[in-house]
Amino acid sequence: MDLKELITFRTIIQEGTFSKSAMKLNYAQSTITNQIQRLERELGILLFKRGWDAELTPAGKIFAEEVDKLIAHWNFVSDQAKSLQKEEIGQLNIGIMCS
Amino acid sequence: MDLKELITFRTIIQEGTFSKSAMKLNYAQSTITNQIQRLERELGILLFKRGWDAELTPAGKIFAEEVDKLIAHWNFVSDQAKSLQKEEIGQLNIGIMCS
DNA sequence: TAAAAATACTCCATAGGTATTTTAT
DNA sequence: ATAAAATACCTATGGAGTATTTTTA
Repeated sequence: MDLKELITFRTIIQEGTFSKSAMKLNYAQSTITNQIQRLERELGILLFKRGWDAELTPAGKIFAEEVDKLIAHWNFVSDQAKSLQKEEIGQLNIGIMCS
Repeated sequence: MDLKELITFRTIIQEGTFSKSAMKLNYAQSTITNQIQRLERELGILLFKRGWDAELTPAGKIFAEEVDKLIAHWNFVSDQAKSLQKEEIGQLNIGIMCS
């Protein structure tokens, strides 16, 4: 269950097709198919009705509404931890300067 | 950036040591070390001061406070998608029963 | 010195790529 | 007929394990 699969899912919705999403994310087209099939297997749900354009299933729509928030939440958490790390480094540097 | 690394991180905090977390999650001890080192590398931060008990760094503490919410959020999203799928299957079954 | 984490390997699963076929418009 | 997705197959990366060494209380 990986963050990058969620990002791929979101990119497909933004771009409209698996292929365009592959271009955007610098993946092969089959890799997108793999990632979505993996995600569908992990979740146990079907996300897209397959066709020329990638149309969401009802379950896919629900998932899509939430996935943006989930990615944002994830980024928030990692950013917050990183920024605290930076503060510590800053404090350490000042300590060295004053010694 | 994987959900299972977050679960391992949380389990270490609950259990107190890497080794106990390994027992709980049915991993080898070195696998826990690997997962945490991987997570630290991905985040670019140090999570634990290593010792007999796994003590959190300041950055690790911040991360810990948020990680519970993130896991809960993840579960909420996947559960919601799954439950909708079930409703659809339910409706489909009724359809079959009536035909 | 003893309990825990890190390291050094080994192995295998799987993520990702290429080429092709199948599907839907 | 054609654009897109799925499939079959292959490769390589890296996740997980075993055995050992290094830490630290």
